[in-house]
Amino acid sequence: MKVGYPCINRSIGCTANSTFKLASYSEERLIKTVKNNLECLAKILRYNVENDLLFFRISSDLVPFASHPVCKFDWMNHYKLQFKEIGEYIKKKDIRISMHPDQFILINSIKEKVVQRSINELDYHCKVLDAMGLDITSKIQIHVGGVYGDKPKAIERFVERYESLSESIKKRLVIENDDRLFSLKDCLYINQLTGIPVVFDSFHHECLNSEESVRDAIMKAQTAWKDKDGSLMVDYSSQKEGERRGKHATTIDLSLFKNFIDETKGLEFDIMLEIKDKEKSALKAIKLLKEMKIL
DNA sequence: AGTTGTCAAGCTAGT
DNA sequence: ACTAGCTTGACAACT
Repeated sequence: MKVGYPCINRSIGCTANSTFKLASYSEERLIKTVKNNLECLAKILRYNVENDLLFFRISSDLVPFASHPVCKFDWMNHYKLQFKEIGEYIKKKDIRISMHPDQFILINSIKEKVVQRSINELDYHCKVLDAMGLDITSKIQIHVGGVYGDKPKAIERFVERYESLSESIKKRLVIENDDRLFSLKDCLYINQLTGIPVVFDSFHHECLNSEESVRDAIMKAQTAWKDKDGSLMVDYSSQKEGERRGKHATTIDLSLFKNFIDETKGLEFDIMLEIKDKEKSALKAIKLLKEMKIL
């Protein structure tokens, strides 16, 4: 089991997701920003390795506006060496990597323009992982998309569009159960039709499910991952007390986390803690897992 | 220096 | 018809 957190580290004083407004786009600005982001990403990964955090989500903002028409700059080539060095470190330390394009990325949209933009954005994510020379256990996770009042049709459109994607995207793309529209069961159905792996999001599953237990859900999600895809990826979070249903916790509740670990004992997966205070909670989780002799 | 409004992009549900 | 919320943060313009 590898443990990690997404995108941002608050302990080391720099970020690998710094961006700027489209209105202030310039090649110079882009070059400067990407340089900073790559340097900081290397620092974060070193911090993570020192702290036994071997799962990390790279921010989609690593190269701001990379898939936007305004960007004509060949960032991949310009920073070839830096990408390669980071990739070599990731491979040497056996770090698991994911990326998660945001909510605007829908391959099942009813608008052709949205689909095309989404594909361009997925292509950008692939290029980042390819430039690092990472294998296809490094995944790009998205949600299934919109329902548009007809779920079977929406799924049909997802499957159709998925089949028409380039091989390099298909090799890395995975779907994640969400908290309102497409449950784990829906995602596993899509897996049966396409073979696409399914990230299990435990918190979304709490919000929307077909009454599977966590253990049962994880075992089912595992069947969607083949050897070449690596271990099942799990996103873990819990409800923020006293807040709207679906709101992520500020810091990890270790007794809930312990329950989760007890319930899934013996099952192999990598776990990402989607909790507001990021590496702080991840460190607490690592400490607990060591005490429990799981790590 | 500190504060506040705003940011490329889509969709759903609640008002 | 409009907007908050989503992974939110943090950039940029204003006091």
